[in-house]
Formats: sequence, structure tokens, C-alpha cells
Amino acid sequence: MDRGPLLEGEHGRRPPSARLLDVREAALTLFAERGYHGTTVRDIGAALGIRAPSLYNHMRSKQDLLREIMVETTTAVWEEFQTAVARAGDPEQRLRRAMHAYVMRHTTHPREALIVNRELSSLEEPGRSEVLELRRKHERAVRGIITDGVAAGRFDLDTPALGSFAILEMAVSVARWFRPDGALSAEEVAAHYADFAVRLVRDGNHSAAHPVPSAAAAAEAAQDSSP
Amino acid sequence: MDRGPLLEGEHGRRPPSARLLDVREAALTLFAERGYHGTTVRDIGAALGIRAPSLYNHMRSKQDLLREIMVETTTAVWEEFQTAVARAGDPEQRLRRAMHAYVMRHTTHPREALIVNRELSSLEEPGRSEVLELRRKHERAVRGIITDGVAAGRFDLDTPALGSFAILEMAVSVARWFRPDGALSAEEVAAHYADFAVRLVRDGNHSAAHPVPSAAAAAEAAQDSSP
DNA sequence: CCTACCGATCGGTAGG
DNA sequence: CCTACCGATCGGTAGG
Repeated sequence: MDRGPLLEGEHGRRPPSARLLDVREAALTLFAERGYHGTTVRDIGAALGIRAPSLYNHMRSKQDLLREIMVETTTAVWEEFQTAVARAGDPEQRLRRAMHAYVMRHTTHPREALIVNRELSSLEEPGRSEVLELRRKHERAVRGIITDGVAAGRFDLDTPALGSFAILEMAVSVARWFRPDGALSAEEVAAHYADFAVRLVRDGNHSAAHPVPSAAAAAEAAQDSSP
Repeated sequence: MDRGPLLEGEHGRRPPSARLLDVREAALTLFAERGYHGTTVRDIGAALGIRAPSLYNHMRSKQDLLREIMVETTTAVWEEFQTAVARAGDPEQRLRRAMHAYVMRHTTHPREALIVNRELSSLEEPGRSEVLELRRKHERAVRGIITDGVAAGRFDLDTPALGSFAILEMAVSVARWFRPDGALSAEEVAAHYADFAVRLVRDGNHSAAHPVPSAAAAAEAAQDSSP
């Protein structure tokens, strides 16, 4: 399974030419901003100061660019998850590390993340199934951590599936607003979200042990979700 | 501000013809599935069994359909929020009701929600600014609930902005998977997510008060978010 | 890397 | 509601 360090190019296959990396970079920005169908091959060329037909000296098709972005990103997410939880201990630590890694990916690769989450319908087979299968693996693995935690009595959650969906989607949202020059660093944001994930799955019935002005009011409010 | 019940058509303006409602319905499904730029006017016609030019007897343009969907949906979200928190009491109850309403919207109108969240870049001005302003109002209002709760000592959160982003995005994700014939009803899902929101903002430092096999391990794990 | 160009398809209009 | 059709633009190829 271990393919070793990816020394030649960041994508683990034959090293792409420097110019292809430029093309991917431009496509990444445009697909994220305008969507795949909202971006034309001429737009990508214009971003690089060249004509559209010249792009075909470096790439095979517009669809190929999308497939590479989506498959490589989803593969990286899955590998980063496995690395993150590899030597982790109890469910809380595993969940915290998994969330930290996932949020870090979204702060460091926001364009890729937005594309993966928006352009699934634009991706043709068999790439689409490949991406879906990797996403499913990731979601199931996160759900497994939650299920383990519940079984061990460390987490308290009626619906592990809902919890894993909510946790993963929280992280995805980071790609929408995170800026490297913002108030919080990527590490800080990742740490906060890892905390959010743990809060979400841990015991929710602790208001009695927590000093609130009126425990009765809190208990009443807890019944009030169906007005 | 109260415009009264919307007796004539569900959109609060001049009642759209029955056929225009059909066109909107078809566009809603297609825009949600394939994206705005991935849907052609011919596709919308085909879904209704008619030719593309016939659509223009009912609508003004494809862009008009998108604008109506996005503006009306975002307006409804804002109005539902205001109704939900109108007579609510403490911050926890307000947050719970706000989240419940927001999740209900996403279970009952998943296509609209997906479009609002994916097609902002496809929407032309001035509709785009209108939608953004309504979203901003909603986010600020939810953040205000969290800030109030923190100020009142009922919530414990270093970063109310991150909390409101995470909470809102959690709800949005429901539109991706919810099915009316699934295991959980819309009300049940909304109640669970309202609980997730409250868990996320309440005191996170309660592990010592919770029976875990090893409190030391949990404390160590809590430090472990930056490996 | 370019110009020239391809067939296909786009949103939309004319005129019944 | 239709057919016929518009100019514009699409992704991509030919051939330097």
C-alpha cells in the first residue's frame, strides 16, 4: 500500500511539466471561483496570457484537468486521514487528529476542496465513482471512530451517522472563508474545529453539572426544539 | 415589516401562473443536480416535454429563474429565523430554535439550499448582492446569539465567529443527504442538529465531571490537536 | 506558442 | 405551443 515518498512532482505520478502545473494552477482558481461549466478553456489561457489552443500542448482536455484535481485531492484527504489516526489512541484523540488533518487540508487547499464539493456532477466516469468511493471510505472511517467512542462510553450520541456528516461538513465550510493573513492561523482554526468535533460527540447532558442561572430553564429549553 | 400571509402564490409577489411554477420546479431540480451552467434551457424544456422556445412564454430568462430561486430562498431563511427567535428566551433556546428552523428549511427545500450555496457566482447583480446581504444578516444574528450566550456565561467559546460558521454549515450539509423516506423525519433531524449546535457552544471542559476510564488520557488528548 | 477554423451547442427571438 | 433561425461561443483540431 505504501508507495513511498513522492519525490518527483507532488502528485505521485510522472512529473508534470512546469507549464502543466501553471495550467492546473490557473484552472484551480477559475473552477473554484466560477465553477467548471462557468469556466472556458479560453479563460484558463487568458489567465496565463496565452491562447486557448496552446493549452492543448500541455493538457489533454478540460475534463482531464477537473479529474486530476478531484481524484488527487480526494486521495490526499484519505491518505492524510490514515496518517493522522495511525498512532492515535482513544476515540477522542483519533477524532481530534482526524478533524485537525481535515481542517488543515481545507485551510491549505481551499480551492481544491470547493471544487471537490461542488463539481461532482461535472466529473465524468470513471473518475466520479473513484472520488465517491474515497469519500465514502473517509466518512465511514470517521463514523467508525464515533461508533467506537460511543461503544466505549466515551462519546454520547444517538446518531453517529448524523454526527460524522455534521463534523465533516463543518470542516468543509472552512474553505469558504479561511484566509492565510486572517486573524487565526491554519493551526489555530484546525485546533478550534477539532475541539468543536469533540464537543459535538461528547456527553450533552452536563448542564446540571455546569453552573447556569436556571437549570430548570435549560431543561425546558432542551424540550423546545419542536415548537 | 409584516407583509401578512402570502395567500396568492407561495412567493409573495404577483401570483405566478401554474405553468411558471412547473418551469421553476423543473429548473430547481436541474440546477441542483447539474448546476446552473451545466443546465441548458433545452434541458428544462425537455423535463416538461416541450421545446426550449416555448419556455419564454412563461419566463423572461434562465438567469431570471436563478435569481428568483436564490432571492426568494434567502429571504425565506431570514424570515424564518426571525419568526423562530421572536418569542425565544435565553441564548440556548434562541440558538436551538434558530438551528431547528434552519435545518427544517434544508430538509424541506434541499434543492433550493444547494443552489443558494453553490451558484452565488452564477447570479448576476443586483441579485447577488441582495442574497449576500441577507446571508450576512442571518450569520450576524446567529453569531449575536452566541456572543450573548458567552457574555451571559451560558456558553463557553473562544471564537463565536467560528462557532456560527460551523453551526450554519452543519445545517447546510443536511440538504446533501436528507430524504423524506429515510430513517429519521425532518423534525428528528432538526432536533438532533439543534442539539449539536448547543453542544458546540456550551462548556467544553467537562470531561473531569464525566466518567471516563482515564481522565489523564483524555486530558492528554485534549492537548494533542497540534501534532 | 500562434492563426485559422471545425461542428456542436448555447440562450434567445421572430413569427406564427 | 411550434418550427425556423439568429449571432455568439463552446471545446478542440490542423498545421504550422
